[in-house]
Amino acid sequence: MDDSDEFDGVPLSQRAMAARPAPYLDGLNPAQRAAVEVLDGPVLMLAGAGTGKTRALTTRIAHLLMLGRARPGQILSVTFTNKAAREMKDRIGRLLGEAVEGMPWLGTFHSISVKILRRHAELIGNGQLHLKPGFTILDTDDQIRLMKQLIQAENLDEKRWPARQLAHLIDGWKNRCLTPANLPKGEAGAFDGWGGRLYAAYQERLLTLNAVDFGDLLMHCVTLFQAHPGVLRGWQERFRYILVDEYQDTNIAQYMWLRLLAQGHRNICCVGDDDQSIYGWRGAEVGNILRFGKDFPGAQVIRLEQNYRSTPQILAAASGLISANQGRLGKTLWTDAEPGEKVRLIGHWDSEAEARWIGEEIEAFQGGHRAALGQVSLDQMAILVRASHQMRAFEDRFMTIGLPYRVIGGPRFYERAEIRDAMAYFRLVVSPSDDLAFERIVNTPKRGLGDKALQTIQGVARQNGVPLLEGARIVVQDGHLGGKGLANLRLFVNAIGRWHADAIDSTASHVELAERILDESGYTAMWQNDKSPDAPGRLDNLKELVKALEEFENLQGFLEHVALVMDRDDGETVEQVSIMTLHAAKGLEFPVVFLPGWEDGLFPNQRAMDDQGLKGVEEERRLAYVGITRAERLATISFAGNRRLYGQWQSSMPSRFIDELPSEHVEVLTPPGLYGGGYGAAMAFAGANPGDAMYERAARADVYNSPGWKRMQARAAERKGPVHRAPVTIDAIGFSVGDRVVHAKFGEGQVMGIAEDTLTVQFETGFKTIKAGYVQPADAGDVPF
DNA sequence: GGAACTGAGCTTTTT
DNA sequence: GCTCAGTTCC
Repeated sequence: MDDSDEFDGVPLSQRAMAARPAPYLDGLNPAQRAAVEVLDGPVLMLAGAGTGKTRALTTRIAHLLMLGRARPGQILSVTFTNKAAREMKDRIGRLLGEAVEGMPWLGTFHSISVKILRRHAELIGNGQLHLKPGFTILDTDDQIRLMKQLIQAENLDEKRWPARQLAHLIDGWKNRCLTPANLPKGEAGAFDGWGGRLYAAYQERLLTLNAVDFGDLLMHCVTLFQAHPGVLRGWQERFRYILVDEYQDTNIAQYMWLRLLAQGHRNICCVGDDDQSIYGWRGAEVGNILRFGKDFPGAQVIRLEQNYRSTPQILAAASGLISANQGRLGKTLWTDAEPGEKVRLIGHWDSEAEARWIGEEIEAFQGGHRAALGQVSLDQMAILVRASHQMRAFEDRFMTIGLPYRVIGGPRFYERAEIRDAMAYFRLVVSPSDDLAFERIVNTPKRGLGDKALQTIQGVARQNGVPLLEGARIVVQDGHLGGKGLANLRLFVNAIGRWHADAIDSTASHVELAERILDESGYTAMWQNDKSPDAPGRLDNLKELVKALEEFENLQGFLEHVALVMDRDDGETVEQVSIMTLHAAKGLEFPVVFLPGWEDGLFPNQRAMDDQGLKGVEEERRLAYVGITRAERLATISFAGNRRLYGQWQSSMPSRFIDELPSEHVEVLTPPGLYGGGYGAAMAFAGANPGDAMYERAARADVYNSPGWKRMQARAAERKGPVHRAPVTIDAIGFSVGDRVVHAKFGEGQVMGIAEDTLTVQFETGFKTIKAGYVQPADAGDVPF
């Protein structure tokens, strides 16, 4: 590298800074250091869980800046979530101090796309119509409502063509960058040939509304770049270095977006972990990361494998599990930490017993009754579930024992009806042509303007070729509407006009304006008069919304923020156990982690397997891997023999993933209530002790052979017919999971898994994979319980 | 306009 | 079995 060239035009001060030793590099391990220092050309940073990925990424940015390779505005740094973007900004700030101004192009794919699109809005269109820079961003709800209108307009049966499904289909197309024009014939034929037509109609409607949906943000950028090479070149030259976080989660549109921008200098560094790809169901392509070397020839692959989070036992359990997946890039996580405790495994009678036990464990940890770990605060413990319906059992239980907990995820702040209503008011005030906002609030609160009135307004608006608000104004003038509705509509139209004028007047406070809009429109009063128990909460949310406005200069800026960025921030200060889905847990870590519900059908999820087959199981397995690797010191996996699903009690088999855990890193626990009947009684009867092979086997799966289980089945049969076992694989070879079998050499065992003609059988001596021909069914009477 | 009823659907979820 | 949306009925 020729220094004089490289530093040409760089201020002396910066050159001096680059020349001094770089303290921020201290303490990086060799792989991390390579990830920071290999700056030119394509780099794939394969960063396993807990290997200091964010540190490497942020240090890399700091390094680029300190060397003077790029100014902050020349680095494009993309994340998936706003949270990740914020975290990176904070950390870069901490590395470099106040001296470096913020990074304008560090953000989510979507927020960066908006910025780009606003500058070229006029270039997005279909010849007659094009976007204007002030376009609005629709969320899923708007999207579905719009779709519904289009379906109605075509006189289609809404039951046969559900708007949701169509919106979903279109999302899928946009994820793959398929515009109505380049949609393959076969795909356009979806929904009896209406798919493609409705898609085209939908896109046109969006243009007339000057609106885009989330999928458009990416897709429009890509089509913009493809159709206007000059524009693309401008952005390519601006972004001298590109960094991408969570690359395994990118979809095709995002991949194309990145490729276009990286063409030329090819200074692109993608960070990801193929083993943590868990968003396939929403369009992410693991293939993107697997293919990186082919897409970017000459790419350097740097593996971050030293784990700073978990104990060796936890890592070994997780690695053993994930090794069952095919087509991995392959990583070997290691750590120099103390061995720590084995991953714990325990079976329970049902989901309630599971919740009860975990509640007791949490209290024991909190009280410091587990010497090995000392006292563990509630904040340091988390319960990670596969599906949100599992949360209920925990909430119920924790409520009764008074254990503070918090549920992470759930409905987002800005998805709540009251927030969306308030936002619709603001939207209409800021842009009077926002028809979707108009429709949402013209009769909220009730103004006697029902379907009939709306149809009249729509008719008038269409005849005159004006937005709905303007149409309403004409209706008011001409008195097209009867009685009370007309008077109310006049008040509504006038009020919007008044607020609009105030919004334009930059001297007035937008916070006060917002308050006035909500009060004068009668919206606040609507909830004050509402007697339902959640009304006070909604009023609180509205207050919070207005408060959030203070941080913005005007309503416009706020609207933009909420559409893309707004997170819920529950400023809870009390220590609480966290309950969340495995998906929500990605990127987080906790000293103590509980992983309940490891049952076939729930986890791996039946539908994932039905829809995606082996691919589905592999993604579920990655989810399991993500779950285990969240734990720093102790992970506890559990399953229940019975679980209420859709109101029915269902029995289930332990997850196939349990048998894929390397047993030398797993400790099987005594279930509670040893003599309390059911499962515990079975143990006592069998004379099993913790540590026995027999005990282990029982704890894993033998719930079904226990007297308690049989009693329950009999009782259930009296009540409402047979208890159905969860679907288990019954193969042509005549065995099903759970069957007891005999082998000439290994003796008696139990079938734990079936793959074609190969059985995974657990014998006294351990697990064996055996062709079905080598075992005989064991006599049912021989069951040792 | 609002209570009462009916029926479908029910995995994960960010932007 | 529970929730949500849509419909019916007063």
